[in-house]
Amino acid sequence: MAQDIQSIVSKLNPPQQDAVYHIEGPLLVLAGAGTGKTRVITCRIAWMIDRGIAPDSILGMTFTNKAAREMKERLCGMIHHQHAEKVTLGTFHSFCARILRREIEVLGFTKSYTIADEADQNGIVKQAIVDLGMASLELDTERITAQIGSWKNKMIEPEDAVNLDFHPDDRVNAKIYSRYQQILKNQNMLDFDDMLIFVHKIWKEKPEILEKYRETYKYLLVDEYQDTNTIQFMLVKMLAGDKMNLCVVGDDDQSIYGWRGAELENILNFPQYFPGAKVIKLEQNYRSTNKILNAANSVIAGSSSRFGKSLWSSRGDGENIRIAGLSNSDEEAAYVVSTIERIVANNPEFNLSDFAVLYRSNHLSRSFEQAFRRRGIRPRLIGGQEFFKRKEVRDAVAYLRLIINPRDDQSLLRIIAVPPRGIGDKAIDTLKEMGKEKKLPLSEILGSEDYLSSLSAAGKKGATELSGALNKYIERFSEAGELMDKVESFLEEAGYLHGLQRLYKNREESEKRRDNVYEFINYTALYEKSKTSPPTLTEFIESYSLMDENDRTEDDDDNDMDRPSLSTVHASKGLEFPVVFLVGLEHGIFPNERAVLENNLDEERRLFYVAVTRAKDMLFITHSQERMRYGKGNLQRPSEFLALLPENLVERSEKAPRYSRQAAGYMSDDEVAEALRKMIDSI
DNA sequence: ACGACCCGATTTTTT
DNA sequence: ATCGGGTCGT
Repeated sequence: MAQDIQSIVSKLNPPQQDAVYHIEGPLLVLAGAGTGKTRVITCRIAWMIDRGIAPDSILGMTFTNKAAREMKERLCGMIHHQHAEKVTLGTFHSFCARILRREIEVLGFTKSYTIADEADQNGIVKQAIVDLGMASLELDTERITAQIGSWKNKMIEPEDAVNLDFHPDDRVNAKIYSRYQQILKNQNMLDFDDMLIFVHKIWKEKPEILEKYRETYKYLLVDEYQDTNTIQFMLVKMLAGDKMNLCVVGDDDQSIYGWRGAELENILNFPQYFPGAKVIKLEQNYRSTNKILNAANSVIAGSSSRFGKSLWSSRGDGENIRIAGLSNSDEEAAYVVSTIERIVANNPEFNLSDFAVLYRSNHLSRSFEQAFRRRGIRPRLIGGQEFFKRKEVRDAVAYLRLIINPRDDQSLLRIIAVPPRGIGDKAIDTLKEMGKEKKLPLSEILGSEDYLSSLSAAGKKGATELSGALNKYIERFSEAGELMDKVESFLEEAGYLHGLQRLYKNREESEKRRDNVYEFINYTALYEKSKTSPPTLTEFIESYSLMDENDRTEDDDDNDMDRPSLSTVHASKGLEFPVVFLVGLEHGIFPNERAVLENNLDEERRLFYVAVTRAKDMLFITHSQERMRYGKGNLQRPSEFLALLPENLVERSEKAPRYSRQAAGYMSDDEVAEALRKMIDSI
């Protein structure tokens, strides 16, 4: 074993080896796109363990479950399973969930708390507005939810927000924020941000608890460090303590989550925040041809505030980048699909899975999905909305959440009229009234004599049934295991499965919904099978809440089939494809209109950089002259970003207009912003 | 109470 | 084009 690791490490390039061998003290690895980041991380962990460091003292934090899973798999390939299993690898949120499961009671919550998703958050904001007697129609709940989120990201508590009040609107929002937080607590709920904030709070208020975790996790590793927000930074800093055995890996040039609170400063100032930090740059790229890398380098070169890296590879020049302008989105899609078919036909070494279509925003996927299907190809959608899949499954989840946390009013309100059971708006109002009066959770009111007697005959029946099913299954679920059977019969007895057929009009639709719910029910069995000991419903729901859409839809039957990928650029980070089609390169789309208006072009440009660096061998870029926007045709202009590509690396099809080099010039961000604003104004 | 219909906003990106 | 939210008729 020992020789194995040694020989694996010896195959790494010198900076990679430096990163592996640096164990004690702060380390920043600036890993450019395609420079073998994951390899370095896993080798480093393997090396540490090989040197005698206890595997269970190593904690690795990632942003997605998928990244954690991949890392664990790779690690298993390098070291003994028993060792690999002991390393803690997970997302920030799952790590915090693990801590809260043990410690949350000091904050006045119970361990059966549930996690509020965006829908819940909006509902709670609405509730808060009503509670405060404000005019709910005047206020944009989603905006307020976002504002609350950004306050939380910056660790601004409600009291702080109230005192900030530099903006008149903020004062109102701060009050709502404060009430919002109360409602969550009453309902024994946390939102995603709270999970991190509360761990921070616990550590701050109870140093002995922090000490315990410091004792356990002596070596920290954070992946995608450029995406960390303020809370995450604080958590890392606290846990690292004075020893600062902390290795962070990331790429400032690939920071694309600023809108979600990520602080680029975290990575840029790492050497200041962690004195004595060693900084290692990985610049040798093992993915792309040099033409693609040169294009990428010049895309990012003009970006302000960055460490500055320059990618190179020993893979040779490769092909030019192709830019094609099409007249409308259908033609664009047809062009992409036929080009893919042509390449596959002429080059037997290419499979459909070698191709990816990347776009700025999800709604662009439509025309490509259709074009592929027309040719009998089923594309793989990465992180799509799949809204059809969601609603009914989320309803089912709401039913289950109510079981584990009967105080979760949000879930009760979600399902109380799904399906209709004789309880309408009026009866729901009474329910809320009584809840407020008696200060009891709505699920308790639901079965109370007082409430029942206020209802119609139908309502009484519906409420009794629902309440009865809840109580019965709260009991049954208190024992772990056999999730699938219990879930199915609960959903049946609660009237949900039966109601589904009535709920959706045509047969086709209702059957699809039903199938989706059953897929979910089956999933509970899969989950149970994957566990060594029988899981509780609470465990299942927690893990389900912390998954993203990909995790939930992934291991479908034909996962390994030969299919091209469709993905947003965001969701494509970390992936690579021999041939990439970057579509919809039009201004207002990429760069996105809102980013232009809000002057976030730096981040938008980094996003473009991420897109370009996904390609290994060939990169096609398309734009369309016309595109449907909000159901209406719209004239589109090619994106300014096209001018960032060096002319000598580009080949254009007939229709693609050449971009004036002078407009490209050096492109300071202010100039780009100005130019884009003018263009938008002139439309 | 509930379903059918109309209207208006909506399109970033997601743990 | 498609969703939720609101209104209206049964």
